Amino acid sequence: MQDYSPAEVERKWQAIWEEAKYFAAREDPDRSKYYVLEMFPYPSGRIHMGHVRVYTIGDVIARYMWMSGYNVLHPMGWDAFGLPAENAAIEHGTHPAEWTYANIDEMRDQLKRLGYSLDWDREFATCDPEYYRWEQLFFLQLWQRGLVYRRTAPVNWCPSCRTVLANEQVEDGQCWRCDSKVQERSLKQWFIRITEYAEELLRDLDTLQQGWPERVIAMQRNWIGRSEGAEIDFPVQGSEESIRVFTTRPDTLFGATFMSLAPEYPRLEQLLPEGGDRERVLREAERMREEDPHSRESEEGEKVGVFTGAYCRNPMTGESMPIYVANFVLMEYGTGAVMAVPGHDQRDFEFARKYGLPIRCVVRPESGEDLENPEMEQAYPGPGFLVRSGRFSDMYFESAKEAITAELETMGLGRKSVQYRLRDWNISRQRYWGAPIPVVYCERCGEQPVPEEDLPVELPLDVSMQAEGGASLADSEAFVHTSCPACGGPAQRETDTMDTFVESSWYFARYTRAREHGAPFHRRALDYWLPVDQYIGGIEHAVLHLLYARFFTKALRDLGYMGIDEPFAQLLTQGMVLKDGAKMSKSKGNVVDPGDMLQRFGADTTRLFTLFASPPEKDLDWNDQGVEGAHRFLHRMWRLGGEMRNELRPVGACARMEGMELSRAARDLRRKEHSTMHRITRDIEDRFQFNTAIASVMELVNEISSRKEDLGSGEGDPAALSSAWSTALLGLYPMTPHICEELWSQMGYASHLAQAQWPEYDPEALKQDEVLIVVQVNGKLRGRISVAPDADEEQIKQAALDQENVKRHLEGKEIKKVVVVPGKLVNVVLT
RNA sequence: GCGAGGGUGGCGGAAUUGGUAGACGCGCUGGACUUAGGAUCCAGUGGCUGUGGCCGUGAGGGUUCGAAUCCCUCCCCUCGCACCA
Repeated sequence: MQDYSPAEVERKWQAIWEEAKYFAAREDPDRSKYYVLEMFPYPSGRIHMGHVRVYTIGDVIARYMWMSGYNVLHPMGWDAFGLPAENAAIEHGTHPAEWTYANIDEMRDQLKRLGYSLDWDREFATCDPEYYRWEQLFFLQLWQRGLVYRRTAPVNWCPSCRTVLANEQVEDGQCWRCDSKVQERSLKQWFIRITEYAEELLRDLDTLQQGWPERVIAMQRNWIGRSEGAEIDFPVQGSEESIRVFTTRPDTLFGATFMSLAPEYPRLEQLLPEGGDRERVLREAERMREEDPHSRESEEGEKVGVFTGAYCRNPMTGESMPIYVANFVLMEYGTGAVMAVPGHDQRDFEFARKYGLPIRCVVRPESGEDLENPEMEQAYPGPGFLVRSGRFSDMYFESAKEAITAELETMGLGRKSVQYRLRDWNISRQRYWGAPIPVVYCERCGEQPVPEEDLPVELPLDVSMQAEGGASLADSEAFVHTSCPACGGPAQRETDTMDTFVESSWYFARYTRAREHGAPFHRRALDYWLPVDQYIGGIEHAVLHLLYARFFTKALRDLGYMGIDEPFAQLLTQGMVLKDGAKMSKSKGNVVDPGDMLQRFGADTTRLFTLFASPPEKDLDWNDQGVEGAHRFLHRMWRLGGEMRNELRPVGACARMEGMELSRAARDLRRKEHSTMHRITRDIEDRFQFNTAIASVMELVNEISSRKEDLGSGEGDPAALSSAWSTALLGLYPMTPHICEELWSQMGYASHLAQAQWPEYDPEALKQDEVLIVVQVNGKLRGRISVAPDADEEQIKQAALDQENVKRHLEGKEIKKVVVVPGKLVNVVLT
């Protein structure tokens, strides 16, 4: 018998599958489609274990769905623009394009060696002008619709990446990619108006509740941050001006005793009264603006303010309210001004304490007494009934919100309002290796869109990476200097490129007809395949890629390209791959290289271990001995297949065996076979629990291995053995396809597992000659009995009471009652 | 603080609607084969034990004939958000 040689087996079957084009998707309106997609990789060099895990999970689903009769689309491509290419190019003296395409070749080769059932005919890289030209088109069309604009804004600047970052890309004040501390700068930037879709992005999360993990939905909901409340205008005393605030608590208006403005408040200077300390106030505001934005925006930050000398009037009480500038008020949220209610807001409370401002409680807790006393330790933000609020007193706070807002509306000083935490998406990046923004600047005509027929605006490749700070589009004379599409005069091109998250916001749609020329999509193909039925990727994109892609889908729908509202019907977020309890990293020296695994154990073992060690959504701690265990199991399968070779016939998995005489051992084996098929189907289909699916195949293999010697007395016994082995191979095939194909073909099957049908188990086969019943006395296990499956409760009860050990426990005791659960257990309850 | 998810052997993890807790695997122990075993096979493996049993799913209470599972009160861990008015 030949030894198991993964390299040989895997090479052989990969060639066969590729030759037969088994995994090439073809649109077919008569068949149900299934689109399974894993987040495409950034071509950073080599595949890492995180890739292996996510693509293996996707591959099991894809192969399973193929076998279940679906028309499957399972494509792959490259998220190919990005900063690491520039850094590597600088370091190695090459060009980002060269580096990127070399990496793609390397990684494609590795993915192929892992045996994934991918449709390589649809592969593309986002750095190809044939791809990003459509993104430039979308940019122009969104601009036409007012969904793209350019403005000077404070931006998040990463000094190490030398570019700006979107809000989603700043984590804890640090760059999401390199962890550098983000600085604030003021730059003129292009924005996409994602806030226009805030409400829909929030509302449609409800439609994803079935298919998306709750925490991803929660994170997005949190990120969008919808607040309902009111806008209220506070007239400034001695002036025609008024200050507009946003508040979620209009019910506390009678308790508003002062006003807080953001240090960036644009009309601050006009508000300052003549004379007084104008200079000092402006200087203080300036200092607050220069505070570190991260610490300024954190709860622990010291609350600092300065009195402006100006007052406004509370529209309800008519009282004067001093106007302060306060460092904790953010210009980007609401109106940049906050009515301060120290009785019911902790920040205002602390501020009031610090500067000796009046604190007035206007909401009485439902159960407690009125809080009006100077001894209070903190603000009361909870529910209750209004007090000291004029004709609104005694009203429940929720109704008071409505009533006070309505009153303000009639006064012309307020209205209902909804605010979002979500900000517009800054897509300008001061980097070279990205998709150029299709805009030219003309001295006479200003910002001009590149005409659609002139797309793509190709990224010039003739730049040197060796310049100080790397390459920039500004370095390419030929690129920068152009003519104005409006007046024909001299003009300059935009030299920023687009955020690479733009490319990944629509790639899933391009796969539906990746070779389409002359248009971004082929509408019929797009309508057939979309949405993605199963999307798989890391949780780290919960509010990055996954939010942008949802937004883009809606925007492209409104541009007339798509007929769907949501791109990903089901989402699986796989856990991380750890080593010794920690994330793998070069600095820790705990990196496991998939290349080594492939070399030492082969693709099937690598796949088997990653699937078996942990369910998909949990973290997986890599364990070398576990890998060896997986390898050992495949060796065992190989040996077993060889040993049984002469007895096995291609009878099919879960073969029907009507009228065949089977020995008892064969009937037992057959029962195990069908219950295994039942379990695997359920584990894969309902819950993607590949670890338990594998465990049940292992049980079946164990059973075959230990039973095979007992078979032979029934005429159908050889067929039963063949069927059971076929079922084991077929059941394991989605996880370890190569070895299963090989052993399957060794059984004499002419067709391949890649084209096999997933069988249905036969409920008849599960029927047992006798069933095991557990007997408890007072809930404690005391014995086991075997009864006929059709035994009635009385018979079961009798058998239980006759059981030796049970009898012993009943001696001299009085039976109160006997609970009989047919097929399961008997519980004898004593008095 | 708010939101989500967890806590089960030495380890990774199982346990459909409440019904034999610990499937499967790793590790470990003993044995067989062997020049050898880090290969393979066989047996065992939650703890304690007087071998009858007793105790065991973060802690404590409850419901039930019966609870890892349901309810209540806590504790701990991981992740996300967090001065958003």
